[in-house]
Amino acid sequence: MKILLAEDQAMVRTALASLLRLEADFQVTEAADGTAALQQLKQQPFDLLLSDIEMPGKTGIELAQYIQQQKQPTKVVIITTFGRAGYVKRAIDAGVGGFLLKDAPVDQLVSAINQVMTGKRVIDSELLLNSLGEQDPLTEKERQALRLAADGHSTSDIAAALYIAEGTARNYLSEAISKLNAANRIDAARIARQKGWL
Amino acid sequence: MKILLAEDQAMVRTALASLLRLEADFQVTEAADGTAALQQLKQQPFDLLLSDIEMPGKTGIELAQYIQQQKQPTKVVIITTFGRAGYVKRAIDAGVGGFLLKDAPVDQLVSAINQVMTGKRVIDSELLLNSLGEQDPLTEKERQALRLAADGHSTSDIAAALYIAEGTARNYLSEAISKLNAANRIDAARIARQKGWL
DNA sequence: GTGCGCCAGTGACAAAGGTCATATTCCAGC
DNA sequence: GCTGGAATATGACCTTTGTCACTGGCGCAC
Repeated sequence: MKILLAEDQAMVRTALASLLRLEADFQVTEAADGTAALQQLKQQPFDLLLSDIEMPGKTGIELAQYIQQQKQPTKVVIITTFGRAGYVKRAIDAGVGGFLLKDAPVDQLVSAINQVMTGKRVIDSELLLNSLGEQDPLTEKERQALRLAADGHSTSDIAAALYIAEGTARNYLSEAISKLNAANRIDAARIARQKGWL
Repeated sequence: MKILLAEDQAMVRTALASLLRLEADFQVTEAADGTAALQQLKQQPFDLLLSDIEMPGKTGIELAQYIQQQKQPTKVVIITTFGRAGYVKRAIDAGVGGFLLKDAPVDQLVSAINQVMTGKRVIDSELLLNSLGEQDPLTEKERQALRLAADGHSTSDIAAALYIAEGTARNYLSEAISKLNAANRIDAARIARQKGWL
């Protein structure tokens, strides 16, 4: 079975890869970031993508969306530190087969991989419950603007980056602030990030 | 050789533990947080403590300080996600033998463990440079103001929290922005946090 | 003891951010 | 084909934020 392992922290990646290689029929390829993983996916077929969410380049969710769009038969298992509700919904929408927290032991990861390969869905129960609660109120533009604002970019930078007028950029941020009951853009970004909507 | 492995993320902990156990003479005990690790240290002697910094209960640095105070012969290797300069200095002061980023592969961890056991110091070179380079230019008030601003509090909130006039609060933030070459308070907070000054 | 540098503190003013009214486009439902 | 809702878009208006000039206190060097 060919597995692509995408995870940016080298120690975690190499440790997981070494362990998975101990399983007789697992053939593991490593990718250090989202971009490298995408290139691998384009070059050769894999049976399974095991990916972190937060990585430089592309996120695990974006990789799953690519696989879905290309109608590749590759199954996807996401592992992540944070059990943010927003991620779970987007992951399910992207056809992800498994969603685990790094809080789970490795045994559980191996058993999840095997379950997903037989076509089952394995979503951490705690996460699933969370995801049923509030859902992401932000539009895509609002999210983009908020993400840039959170990195300290000024309104004019954001407007330029999104090819819109400054007033529009301010408006998106204002809407985000209002939807999230925040005091200002920083507060809004903090709230959105905490919920996994950013 | 008896090793105590303290790391809160179960997947990372169990993966590292399994790999280290493959080495013939490594005997690994796991601790899921700082408090559990401290209890283990009190109950039995270890040759080496391998610890994350950021954990619930006690941090890896605090564990190293305990070992130093108790004059235990246990060596300490710290592994962490963020190479914040502030941590490195405190770790060296606490007599830590090794300081690695999770960005390093597992092989390097094993070789670092062996080196530290022979009495050598292994500090990630990038980290060492960082800690010797720039030093924190912020005054305590500036840091407090910046921390509150980063959480999305308004200037008037900050002024109230620090018992100063709004103008003063704005001035602290302005100085911080200027010292850090930032575009605004958010940018300044991001830079300061990244350098470990917040 | 006087001058210097640094930190703490303030208010006036200019620049950026936040809100609101409003317009256009697109799509789902009738 | 019309209606209503949601997303996108803009500019006018007021509030918050950032900058600057200035004052006072404290410690330290000469």
